[in-house]
Amino acid sequence: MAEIPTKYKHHEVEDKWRRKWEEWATYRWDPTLPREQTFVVDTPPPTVSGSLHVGHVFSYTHQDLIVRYQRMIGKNIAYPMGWDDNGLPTERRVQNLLGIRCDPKLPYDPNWKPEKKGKKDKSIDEVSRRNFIEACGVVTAEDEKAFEHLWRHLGLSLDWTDQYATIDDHCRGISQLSFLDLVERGEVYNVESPTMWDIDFKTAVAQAEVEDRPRQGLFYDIRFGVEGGGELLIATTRPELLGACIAVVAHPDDERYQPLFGKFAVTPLYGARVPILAAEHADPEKGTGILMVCTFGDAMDVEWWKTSGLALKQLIGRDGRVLPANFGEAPFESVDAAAAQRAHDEIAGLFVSKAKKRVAELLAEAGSLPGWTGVALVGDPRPTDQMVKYYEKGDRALEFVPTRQWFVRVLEHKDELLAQGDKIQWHPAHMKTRYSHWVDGLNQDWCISRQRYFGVPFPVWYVVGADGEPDFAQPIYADKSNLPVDPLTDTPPGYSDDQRDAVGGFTAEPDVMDTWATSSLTPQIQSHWGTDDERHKKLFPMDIRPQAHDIIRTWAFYTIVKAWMHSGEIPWYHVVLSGWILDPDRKKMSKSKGNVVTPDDLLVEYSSDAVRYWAARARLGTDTAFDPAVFKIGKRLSTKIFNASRFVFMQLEAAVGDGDNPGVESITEPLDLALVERMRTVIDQATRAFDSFDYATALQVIEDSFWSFCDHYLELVKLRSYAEEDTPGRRSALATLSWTLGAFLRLLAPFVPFVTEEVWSWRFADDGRPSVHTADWPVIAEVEAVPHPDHEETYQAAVEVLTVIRGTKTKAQKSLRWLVSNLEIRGSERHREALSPVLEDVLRAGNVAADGVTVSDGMGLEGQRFEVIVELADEMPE
RNA sequence: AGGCGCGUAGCUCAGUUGGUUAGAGCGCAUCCCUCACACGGAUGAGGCCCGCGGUUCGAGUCCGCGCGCGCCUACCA
Repeated sequence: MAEIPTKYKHHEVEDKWRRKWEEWATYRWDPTLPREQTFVVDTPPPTVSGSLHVGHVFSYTHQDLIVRYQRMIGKNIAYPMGWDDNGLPTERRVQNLLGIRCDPKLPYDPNWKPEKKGKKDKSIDEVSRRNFIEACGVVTAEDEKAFEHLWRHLGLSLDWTDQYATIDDHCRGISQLSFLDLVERGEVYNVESPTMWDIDFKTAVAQAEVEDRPRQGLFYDIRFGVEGGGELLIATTRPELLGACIAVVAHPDDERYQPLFGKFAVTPLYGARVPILAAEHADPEKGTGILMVCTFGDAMDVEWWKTSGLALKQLIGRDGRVLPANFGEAPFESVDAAAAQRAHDEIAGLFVSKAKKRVAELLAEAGSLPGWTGVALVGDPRPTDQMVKYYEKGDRALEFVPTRQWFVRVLEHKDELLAQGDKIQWHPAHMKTRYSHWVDGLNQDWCISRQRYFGVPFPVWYVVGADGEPDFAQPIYADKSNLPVDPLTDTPPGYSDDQRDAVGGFTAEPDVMDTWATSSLTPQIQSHWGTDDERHKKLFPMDIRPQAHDIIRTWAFYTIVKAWMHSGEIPWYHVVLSGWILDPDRKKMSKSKGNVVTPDDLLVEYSSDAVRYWAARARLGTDTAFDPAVFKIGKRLSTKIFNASRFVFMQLEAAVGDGDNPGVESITEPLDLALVERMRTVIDQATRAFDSFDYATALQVIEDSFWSFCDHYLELVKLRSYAEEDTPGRRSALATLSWTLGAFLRLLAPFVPFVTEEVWSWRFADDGRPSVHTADWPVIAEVEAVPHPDHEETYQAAVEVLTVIRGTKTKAQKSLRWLVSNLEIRGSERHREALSPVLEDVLRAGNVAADGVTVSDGMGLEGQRFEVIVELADEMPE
């Protein structure tokens, strides 16, 4: 047996066990075992963006608690680590960190090496796509190390031999395989269509990545002419799109405008003839009840335009600037082309915000309406609160820009996708509603193409037509057996590389996939879908998907989509959702708010066990305020475990030395039987809680009973176990201490893996199974041989009397060891019977004079079992 | 504007299918260095369970209506 230190030093202990676990391969998945014995976790691959905060620690601990329990009930755990290192966050981070931008037209420079610039160096270097991707690789490798260090520090029981990165060959291959499979199934298509577009990132974005932000906008009231006489007043927040106006619409039932339907309006400044039409989406209550439709001011415009058959007048470019246009030529016809051109030239090349102001100025000038002498702008612009769509990572509002994009068909599968959601168990259950709402509310297919550089390329080329342009109707797909490919450097099947970009040859699809197109495949990535059937069958569908609730509409949704499309299955049986960490003002902790607490200092100050304890107290789906007080409680628990264990081990060592711990068959004393009985309940409750992923309830039950064990049982049993001769009473005490502590260590192991492992190693570990984390989760059958106590309330009766004795001493300001000269206990027959078998233990613990005790018939006080009268000795003998 | 969740001690949170006098920890107060532990321990004071109605013998718990908070959808005329 090892030397037991007198103080618990968490740094040393944690370091030791981190190394041991690695050496022992404690957390390794065994690929030879069948699916039924396996518990598979779809570990969230964190976005490798260099920022770590306590939110990460929080949710990853939740997974680990569940995993550690499953491991102890005998499951073979598949708990890999993935890294989400492709996509925009990485690109952006690399750009900022290294001061580079990607220009795909540049040739690769083999001598270029990524280097961090000084903080004051704001210069930007243009590099080729391949150089850029290499730079991303270097930066993410560093970030991944930081994450790995944190995870290991925290004691996550990940299998570090099983890792993937979403940009690695394996993941690119699976992503491309998925794409090709969807092509074969007809679930993917590419089309040129107005798409939500971020003007800074210069890429299309999907519905799920869009958020509405409140903005203070201005309503401009603008006069439009009506052909044949009269005029209209249009209220708009986007006067800069006046040149893109294709129609004016009002509600079909709106009597004010019914006479105008079928006529034409004439726009100010631009002099465009546009039809006045009825449209259901026009709200008579809003603005003037009549509005202009532009290409494109908002999603409604897009939808309406698609069914209108009217020409497209695109005036916003991919960079967010107003495009030039030739007025007088289709589709920019004008009753006064020269005036229109003059007006438009004023704003062409400006960003939207500037163009808006300039157009407003022009509208305020006399003669802004062709053929009119009046001014088009009526009154001052009126402030209005509007909600504007932004890319969630973007800083400027999205525009609708017609571009060619790849889409996955989801709109036509809503019913099936809802049904898939019903087959999955959500924890907490009400989170399923969020999924259902999201699916219900879908209004666009999933746009999976991004006009970026760092991502998984589409395995696609196009035939180059006689006009030298790609023929998008003739895509050439990569061979499935030959993935991954990069169409920019690889040659499509049946072609040679000298045909690249040549007439009659091929050209590469330059886009990369949405990062979710890859991370939606984390189960398949892990199971090696399509490349290793045997492994796939052992890992898919998975048991749990742990994640935060804010990405139900993205990660959970897309993963369900892919699993359903590829194999008609659900990707996992359970989704377990962690809440958020809130700062003390109850705001979500996030990098952008600057209220982030970094976890490293907490781990050092309070210990990994203490931080895990804090996370474990939060129930699934519940947001939790960041509260350092909870770390302290966790630390106190660890210390208590250490000290209580020291006590037990000192007793055991004194009695049996290095010999075997006494077995449960020696447990005979009534107090000990009562404790074992309580442990049966604890085991039962904790097990049931863990079986439904409710680690927080399990912790509460275990922790409460552990403190009771320390505060009451240990005090009651102490003197019996101190006895120097080998009596049945002492043997029973030692056997109970040994078994109960062993059970507690196992029950607590998922929560506080370091201190429990340390203590376990002193006396419980055996050579075959050295770790508490691979020991068996406690079961009631272990104490089958231990009889039930005669009275249900024995333990509580003992605690009650002892509490009164302690209270009396405390109120008298005496030490707890002070002698009780007289003790009178009055209670009912039932209660006296419950107490009597353990009275001796109580008297010893309370230091009651043997000849001063009377127990008599009576009634308890105020809901108590007993009336206890305590008389303290005048002086403490000796 | 709809939907979901929440509102319990100064703070952080438990409160199973409605059932005696509503719990824990932190914090606070007072005391105790007793051979596991002062990185302790004992004891104690703190509650109109958001409000108003209703169902019931009985409501923190169920129903309705409010109020407040968070989130998810929707909303650029």
